[in-house]
Amino acid sequence: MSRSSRKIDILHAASSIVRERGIFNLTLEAVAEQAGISKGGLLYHYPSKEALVQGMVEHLANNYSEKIANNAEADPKEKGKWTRAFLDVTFKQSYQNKDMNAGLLAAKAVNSDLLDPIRDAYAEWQHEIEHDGLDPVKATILRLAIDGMWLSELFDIYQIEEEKKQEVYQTLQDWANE
Amino acid sequence: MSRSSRKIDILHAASSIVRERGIFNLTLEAVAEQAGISKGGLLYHYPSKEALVQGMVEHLANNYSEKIANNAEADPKEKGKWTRAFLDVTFKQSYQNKDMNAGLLAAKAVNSDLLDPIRDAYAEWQHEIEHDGLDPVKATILRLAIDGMWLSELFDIYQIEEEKKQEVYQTLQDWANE
DNA sequence: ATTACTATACCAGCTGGACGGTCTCCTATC
DNA sequence: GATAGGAGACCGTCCAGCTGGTATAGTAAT
Repeated sequence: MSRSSRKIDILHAASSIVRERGIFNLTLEAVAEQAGISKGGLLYHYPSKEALVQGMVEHLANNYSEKIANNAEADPKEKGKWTRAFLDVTFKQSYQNKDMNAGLLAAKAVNSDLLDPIRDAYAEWQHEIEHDGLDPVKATILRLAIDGMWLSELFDIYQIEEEKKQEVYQTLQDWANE
Repeated sequence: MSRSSRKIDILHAASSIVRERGIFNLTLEAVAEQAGISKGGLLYHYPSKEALVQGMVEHLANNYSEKIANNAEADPKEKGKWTRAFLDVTFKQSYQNKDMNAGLLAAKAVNSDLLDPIRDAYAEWQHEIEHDGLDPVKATILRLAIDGMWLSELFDIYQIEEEKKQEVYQTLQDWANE
């Protein structure tokens, strides 16, 4: 198996462990088993636990950034295109987001500095959203609402019913179209 | 020292460790030292690590619920009073929120079931907000935006400047007043 | 006598990481 | 075209160190 695809397999294994069994069960042995390789093999690809978590964060930040940039670029309407991209990618790619969440929790637990790739991405999105042709405060509230959706899902604190979620999505879309 | 105040001291000690040193450094010994008691003394009050984290979550859920209920009750205007209470308490009690965040992270790491007190509180707030006299979808978006603020602070992903934060707060207040 | 601790010692269990092998491929030389 | 060599991708074992929790003996105040 190629180096890069095996590395991504490992990241998925790590994410699923965090999601299903929690951070304290994110051990190198458990990740290796989940990925179907030995502990030594895992350490060949990621020489430490911190390197593994760093890989998780970088992978998801790149993935997410790329999708948003693509969406914004493909949008025929200039005004509000970044806000719409942020909205659409977050609402539609729910599976990817769950991976993202796992990376966030892992990085926060292991070493907060590992969140830097996410911080950089966020800073960029916020800048784009504020210079998107919409009212900056309203656009920021929109972004915060989208993040709030994540928080609910990340902590399973409050699951919004699918119907209400769609209504919220529709209303936010209307705002992003002015 | 009285039983209850010593127990709260311990919870604060545990919270500060999670905030400052991360979940993996939340050891019984570290909490005891931070609280200025022996490990045996800590285990006298909280017989296990799980009990300690449970105490953190329950404390913050009660604290937060109480404040929101008081605010809503004291509001002279009926329409939107729960939404305003949720908004004001979250924006103003920033120090308490940081304790809250630590409890969330700890519970998520140790055992997701420990988040139940928060889930119950959230379910109640959502119900009140939706029956507050405001448009339910808009009120829900408002709640999500407030939660999004937490997420930023919890993960230090993106710190909104104080000025923008106040503008957001002002706009959300306007919405909650219709 | 009970409550609320302190201080110290102890232990079984798990974990990260080190380390030394192994098994393909691919390439270069003879 | 055969053989050797080396790199890349992995395996499996070992171990020092830390952790949660238990246990015990004592103290000081109520």
